[in-house]
Order: sequence, then structure tokens, then C-alpha cells
Amino acid sequence: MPSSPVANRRYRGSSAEERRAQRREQFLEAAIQVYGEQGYRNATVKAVCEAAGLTERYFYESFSNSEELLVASFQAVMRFLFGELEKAIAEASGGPVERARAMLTAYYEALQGHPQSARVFLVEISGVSPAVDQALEASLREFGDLIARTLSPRGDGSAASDPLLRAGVVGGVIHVALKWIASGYSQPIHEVVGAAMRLCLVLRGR
Amino acid sequence: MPSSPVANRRYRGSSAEERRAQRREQFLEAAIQVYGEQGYRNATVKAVCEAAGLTERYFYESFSNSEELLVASFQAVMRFLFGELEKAIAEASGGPVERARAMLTAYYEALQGHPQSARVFLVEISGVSPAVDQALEASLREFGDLIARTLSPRGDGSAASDPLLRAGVVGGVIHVALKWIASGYSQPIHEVVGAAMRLCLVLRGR
DNA sequence: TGCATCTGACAACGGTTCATGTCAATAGAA
DNA sequence: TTCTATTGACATGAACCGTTGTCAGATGCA
Repeated sequence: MPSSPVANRRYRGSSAEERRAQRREQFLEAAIQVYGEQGYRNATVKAVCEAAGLTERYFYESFSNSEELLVASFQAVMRFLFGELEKAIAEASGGPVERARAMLTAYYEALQGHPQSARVFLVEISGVSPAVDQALEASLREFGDLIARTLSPRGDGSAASDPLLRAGVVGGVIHVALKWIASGYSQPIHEVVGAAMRLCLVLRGR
Repeated sequence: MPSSPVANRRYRGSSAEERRAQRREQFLEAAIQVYGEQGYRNATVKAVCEAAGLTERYFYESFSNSEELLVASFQAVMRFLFGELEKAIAEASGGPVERARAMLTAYYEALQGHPQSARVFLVEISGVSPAVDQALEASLREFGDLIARTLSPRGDGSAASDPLLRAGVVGGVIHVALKWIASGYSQPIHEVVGAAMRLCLVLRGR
């Protein structure tokens, strides 16, 4: 029984796990870029690997299949996006309406920076698979809850407990974004936020 | 030069063009059904042909490729849907609000009858191809115009000329439907219409 | 330096789908 | 009845993609 040679040795300054994690990140970034450029259904594993500067062998080291990468990159995008929203809310001064306005401004600014990603991750991925749909629905619900919570005077979700109406408001906010993007950002962002606010304020009516 | 034998002869009581048109209709119906059951991206040409009771040879007689069938069936669905809406508006009594309510009721009733088709043709087809996206955007705009026109006192589109807001309202109405469908129609339809109405009435505000 | 590990380029396999082609059987006209 | 247009079942070819496998060369350790 020979003393096993050094497995898991460092390579280019990183441990095996660090390298693995690094490659996974490369795939996530590449996926977001490639999906944005070509759409998910036209994006191939090979294209993602090329964009990541890695080969298929490493792809299947980090993801068991193509769909798993889609879900992972979707969740990464949403984590980033919600982080921006929470930050904007926390930094905003004023009442619920002003905080909601700050949140929407952050939302549309984030989308402005990544127009193609917006399309892909907001609508195109719908129907790819049950797992993807589930992730999408969860993030839509989370967005709706965030809007309702922000608009509630006491910060709970008391504004508009009707989930149907919340879903409608979220859909409205998203379609405002899609229309804006499709028009080539022809309106100034404060007008976009204004239109979205009018939709969101429905949650306080009645 | 022989006198050419009878080309374009009748067959089972129909002329060549009638048979062709009939087969095309069969494909459209089959496509709507199959897309609804499996989603467009999982639906194969073969499956559509089987559902239509025809073979691939006739598929390529009526459509030059799979995407062309998608666009054609999408437009057939939308033509039917808008027809229902116009009918409901025309038959409704009362002012703009009552007519809008009648229209939305017709909308959700139509979707209730075809839940899978609704998903496919409202969101899933997004991003399939530029031509499909264009058809989808056109129908969204048409829907927004119809809502705005119905809600305008004089029947013109004077209510909310902001296209951004119109797009938002349409997105809201659609997402209300998607949420409703996903919940298994757990709310009575008048509540669904009520939620959608609150969104639509944003067009009259300000 | 010698050797095992790690990496990257690429081949190969299996499966699927679109699109076209073949051909015998059927229906209609003369 | 006989011949031809039409139909339907099926075969075929080409292309693409996901996934796994191969292998030489680069890198780090002793």
C-alpha cells in the first residue's frame, strides 16, 4: 500500500475546491452573457463553455445538465437584483411611497444595464421545465411581496393581501420594463418609474 | 402533346384547394392542442402531424417550417380571442366601465376554457424567434389599445395615451390570468375580473 | 529531475428532429 | 375496367446537440 501521492494539491495558487468554485462562477457569468445574446433556447452548452473559456468536461463537473445551469444563473441574477432593491429601500428617505419609488428606480436602473438579460430571465425562460417555472414563480411572488411590504405603512404586507392583485401588479411592472426596453429606452427613467408607480399604488386603493 | 388528364380533380367531394385549406385547418387545430399539452419547445412536427391525422408531407405543403405553423396558430388563437372580446363589448350595456368589465369577463372565461393554451400563447412563445416576438408584441399592443378604447368615454383611445402604462396594464391583466390558472382557478371569476379592473382603471386616473 | 495530477483540445457516441423521398394502396374520371 | 391523381405509411439523409471519453501536454510536488 503505497503512500498515496499528493491529491488535491494546489494549482496556480488555488486549492482544488477554490478552482472548482472559480470555474463554476465562470460558467454562471458566461451563461448570463450567452443567454442574453442568443436566448436560452438557442444557447448551446458548447457556446457557454467557449464564453467561459472552459471545456465541457468542467461543465459537467459543476452542473449535471444544461437546465441546472439555467436555474443556477437565474437565481444568481435574482439574488443580485433583489439585493439592489433592498439596498435602495434601506437607503431611501421618506414614507412608503418614496421608498417604493426608490425601489422601482433601482429596479429599472438594474434592467437598463442588462437589457438582454432582462428579457431572458423575466419571460423567455418560462416553460423550459417545471423546475425553472417554479423558480420563476417564486421570484415573482417574492417581488410582489416586496412591493406590498414596502408600500405598507407599517412595513408588513397589509397592503393588498389579494395575491391575484399582487401578481397583476408585478406583471405590470415587468411589462413596463419590457416595453421600455423594446422602445430602446426612449423614455427617461423617471417616467418609467412613474408609470410603474401608478400600477403599484393600486395596492393601496379600496 | 397529349391532352393532359384531369388534374385538380375532386376528391371525396372537395376540390384540391378545399382539401388543402382543410388540411391547413387540421394542422392549426392540432398545433393548438399539442402546444397546449407539451409546450411549444417540446412539441415536434411529428406530434403535430399525428394529432392532425396527417403526415409530414402535408405539413410542408402548408407550412415551410415549424415556426410558420407557430405564428399561424398564434394568430388564429388571437383572432378568436379578440373576436370574443369585441362581441362582449358590443353586447354589454352601461358605460365604459361596465363594458370593460364585460370584456375582461369574456377574456378570463375564454382563458378558463383553454388553460394550457393560455400559458403557451401568452408567455411561453416569447423568444422563439424574431417573427414570433413581433406577432406577440403586436397582439399585446392591440389588447392594450382595446382596453384603452373601451375605457374611454367617447370610445377613442384618449384614456392614458402613455404606451408604457398601457403595456403595464396589459401585463398586469395577463399575470392575473397566469396566477389564477396556476392556482387552479381557486377564485371565482368575478373576483379575478375585479382585480383586473382595478389595474385597468389606472388608465383613467390622473 | 522524475512522476503523478491537473488541464484543455478534441473525438466519438447516442439520440433527436427537421425535411425530403419512396412506394404501394386508394379514389375518381373516362 | 383502366389509368392517373392523390393519399398515407414509412424510410432516408443530414444536421445538431448533449454527454462521455481519450490523450498529449502543462503544472506542481518530492
